[in-house]
Amino acid sequence: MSAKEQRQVASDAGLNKQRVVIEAVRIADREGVDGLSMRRLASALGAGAMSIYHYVANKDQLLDAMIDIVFAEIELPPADIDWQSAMRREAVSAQQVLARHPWAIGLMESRTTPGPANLRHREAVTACLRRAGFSVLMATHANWMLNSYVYGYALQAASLPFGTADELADMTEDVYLPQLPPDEFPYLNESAAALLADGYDPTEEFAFGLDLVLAALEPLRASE
Amino acid sequence: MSAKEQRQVASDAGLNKQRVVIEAVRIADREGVDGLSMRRLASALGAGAMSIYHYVANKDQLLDAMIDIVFAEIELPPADIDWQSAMRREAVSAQQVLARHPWAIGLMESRTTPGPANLRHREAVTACLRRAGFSVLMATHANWMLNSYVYGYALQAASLPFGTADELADMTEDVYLPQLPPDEFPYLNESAAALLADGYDPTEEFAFGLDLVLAALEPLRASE
DNA sequence: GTCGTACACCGTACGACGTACACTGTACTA
DNA sequence: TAGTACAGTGTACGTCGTACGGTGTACGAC
Repeated sequence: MSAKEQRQVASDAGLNKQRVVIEAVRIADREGVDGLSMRRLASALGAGAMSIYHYVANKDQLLDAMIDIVFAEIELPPADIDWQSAMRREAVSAQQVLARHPWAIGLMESRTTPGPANLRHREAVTACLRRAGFSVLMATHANWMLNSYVYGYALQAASLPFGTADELADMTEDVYLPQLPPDEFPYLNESAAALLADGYDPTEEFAFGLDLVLAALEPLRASE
Repeated sequence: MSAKEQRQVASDAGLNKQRVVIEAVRIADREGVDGLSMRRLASALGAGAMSIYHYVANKDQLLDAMIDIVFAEIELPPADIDWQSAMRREAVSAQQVLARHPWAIGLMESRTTPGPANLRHREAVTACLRRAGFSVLMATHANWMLNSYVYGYALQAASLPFGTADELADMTEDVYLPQLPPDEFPYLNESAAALLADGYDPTEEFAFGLDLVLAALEPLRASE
């Protein structure tokens, strides 16, 4: 066992970049990204605040690494099924991951350098589309569109303060409708009332739009 | 002139909520949302730091107000043209506004209570869709989809560190490609090379996907 | 003219933040 | 045994949001 390996084993008990970043993600999940401070993170790891700086250069780099962990959680499109099923799997997985880590969505805007998991992911998606018969240009279009839909959906979903259809119904009745004078907002009132009456479930919303996007992309493909 | 009106006039010279929020938006546009501090904002207004708190309860409420100003900048869908043209106008305007205020995109995730401009906007969009023959449910689907596409596109565009096709070409050649070993990322290399050779212009990307979304929504409409 | 009140505005201070810097202790090599 | 490398830390600085308790000025009432 080399000295380096021994050191590796020794550090299993102590800190390392993985453990630091994973704990940071855990804190952000529980308390939001505003609740994540270097001191807070360090104390959760049972370390002094400055110890963190042995594994990340600064907080910005920590956030970059956190984002890349999130990307790593997203399922890659399976290679052995038709492209629509593959991309549906990938998109659903992405949506679930972003729902688990809502802080990640808002963070993406400010981090411009993609991490390794992000790149691996892009490669796999591009491969899937190209093999399905999309030209380079059309694959680019499809990539933009699918990503736009998934991120945009996640962004909207994150800003909704409820998770289930029941909570939505309660919020609509108790919070939204009282804010909406019927003469000023006739259509929003109509919608709220109608959706409430029908027991509208926002959970199915993602799949609906996703299928529409996939179907819209199908004709862009040069079928083999 | 009543006392209240006089006070109103007097305050034209001093501070008021509008001026505070508008200056905050200006600072965020120039220096990013991280560059916006209460002290910085106050000094830009020629005031003491604590003066701001006479117009907004705290920084969170300031951010809410800033987001609502951004919404107010987005063009409403014109009522006198066909629904696709109207929604295209609205979406293009939204995309331009979000490109002007990229900090706003990341902020939306954390603010859950829509401001008045946001509500007015939703009302106008819903009205446009309902009048075009979409049912309440289908209008809801369309709303989710269009918003997802626009926000998601803006989010992706914001995280790209370039604005023009030339800058993209430079970045690709100098920054991206060197990071991508061809054996590990064959498809990304292929794409980069092909798009570079064809002078790919990302500016047209938004319209392409938007038209696809609008076309995909058309069949959901009960034509009159 | 005087006074009470309301309001716009601000100085100070507190605790928390990110992090520069200089320092420990320990494990290893020579 | 001395030297070196590195994991981890304590202290301190400047900045942040903002609670609290002011100050000055304009006003209507008398």
